[in-house]
Amino acid sequence: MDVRVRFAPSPTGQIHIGNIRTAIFNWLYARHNNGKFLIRVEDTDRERSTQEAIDILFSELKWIGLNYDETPIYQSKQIEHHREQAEKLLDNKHAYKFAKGEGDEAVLFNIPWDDNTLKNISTSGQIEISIHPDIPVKICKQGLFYASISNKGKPIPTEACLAGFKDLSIIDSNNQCLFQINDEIQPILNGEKTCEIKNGQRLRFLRREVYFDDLIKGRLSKPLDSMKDFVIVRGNGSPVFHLANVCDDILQNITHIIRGDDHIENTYRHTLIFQAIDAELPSFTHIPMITNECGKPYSKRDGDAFLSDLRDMGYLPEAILNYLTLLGWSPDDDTEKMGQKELISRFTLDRVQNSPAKMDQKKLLNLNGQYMEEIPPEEFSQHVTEIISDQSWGNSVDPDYLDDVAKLMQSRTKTYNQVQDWSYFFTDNLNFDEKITNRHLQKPGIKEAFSLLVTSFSDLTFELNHIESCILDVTESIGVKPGKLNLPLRIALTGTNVGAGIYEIILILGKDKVIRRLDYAINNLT
RNA sequence: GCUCCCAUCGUCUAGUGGUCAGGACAUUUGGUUUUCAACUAAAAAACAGGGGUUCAAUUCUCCUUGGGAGUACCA
Repeated sequence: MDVRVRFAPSPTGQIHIGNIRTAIFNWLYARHNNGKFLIRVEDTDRERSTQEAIDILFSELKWIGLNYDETPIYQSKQIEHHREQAEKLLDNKHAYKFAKGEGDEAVLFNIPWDDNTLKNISTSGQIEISIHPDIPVKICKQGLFYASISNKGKPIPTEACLAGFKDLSIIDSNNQCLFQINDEIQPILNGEKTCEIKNGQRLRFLRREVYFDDLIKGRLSKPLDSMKDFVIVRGNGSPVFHLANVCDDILQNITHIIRGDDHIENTYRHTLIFQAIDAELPSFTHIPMITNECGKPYSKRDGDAFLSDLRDMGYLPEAILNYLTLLGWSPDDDTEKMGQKELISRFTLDRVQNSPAKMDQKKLLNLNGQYMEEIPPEEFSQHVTEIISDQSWGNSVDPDYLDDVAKLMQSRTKTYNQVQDWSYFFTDNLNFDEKITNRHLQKPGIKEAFSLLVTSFSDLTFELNHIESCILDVTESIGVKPGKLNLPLRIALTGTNVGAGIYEIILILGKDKVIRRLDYAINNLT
């Protein structure tokens, strides 16, 4: 069977790092297996879903390079279909109607008493749990209501589905059986009878579990007595996530569901719904979540939680794709830098980690630098042009001049955002740091040296070796060690104490700018 | 409270019933360089704790601790 996976975000704003990583794993799995990667927009939350968010979703997918197959479907357009499925579930007793308080009747999924109707339910043996004798046990179609006992001996109201208590006996303090569910089960299941048993001390029953096989975590199971019948259609008629999600996965013929492990609890429920609808169960894979730099789950309050934040910081989509894939997955050797093609050919789910991963921007930055290095110079220069055109100093620059600057700077640029610090190539308005200038320029001899340089430069043919020897001559003539003039010179010409080689910078800046800036420094800074 | 998931250097990870527990980022120290970056050589750095199985446990198992999730007429 062909692999069909899906990415099913709810469009309520920006795309989360964790979400996009889930999308990436789905996409890689599909591409690796020559399958289909589908999009489903889960826009049933009308209050929070916006068209703007939907637009963002598609543009972000495109930006990071996740192409999808087939026409995306919108969950909001499937509501009728969901309701039909709910009707069917009602018809074959897998669901029932129930009103909480005085509201409208909602539809609840009926976790089945009879385990022959559903697969994926196993028996794990007879167990006993203690209950608080002061609180009567109430048993009805909706489930079992009782009180467990806290550490301090106080009652804790607890409720669970009926199906969790196969062969239930309620035992009192004299070890007498007060109640046996098998005697009463039919009328209870039909909703015709409610039992209330006082003075119970222990519940003895056959524990049953719902299970599924996770591709990376193995078999996962959960006791039915820790679950409740749950709402699948609200009192107002709108389908709930659990139903909608399952129906749409069936509709889209999804074969593999790959999602965050925060969905494990949902999957137990979904497993039941799939089978109640009589659909084939897809295979499930739960991938670990990504946490922020503090090790906490990403929330919207964290800075840099969104894909767009990373883009705004100047990271390249290739680097993000590469880095995010490495968060929770590794190939079978030490390779780290992998492009789209290589990731696709090497990606398999069995090499996915099963513990959560912390986001480390420093590593992303390093990887981004590796990708920046490989950008063809023309492309780099082109992109730089776009970036600096937003700057007051960068909107009308000579293309050839910019090419030279870009060529000089590319190897030391780790993100495109660093380009914003290049203003000194284009404007004489330098951002001097008073501390630095005072320290390096207000020293004896600097003024004289700069004056000498202005004189020598004005007659010089601007070539790299001439510039270098000229500066060395001046340095020597004022009795300073070779190279000691470079830093003051750099500061006077660029305003900063770091950057590319100063001789190259001087060459690119050209005679006019250099002399102008030296004059300024002589008069104002030394 | 109950249920579920998780646990190797600071971080991402590799790995195995017997390994000097490997790599990358970050860190520190040298080299190179006119500064920075790059490059280069090196250093420091981990199997959460406690039982059990075993000749042997980081690896299998149990418990504890810690982290996370669910326990909604949110998705």
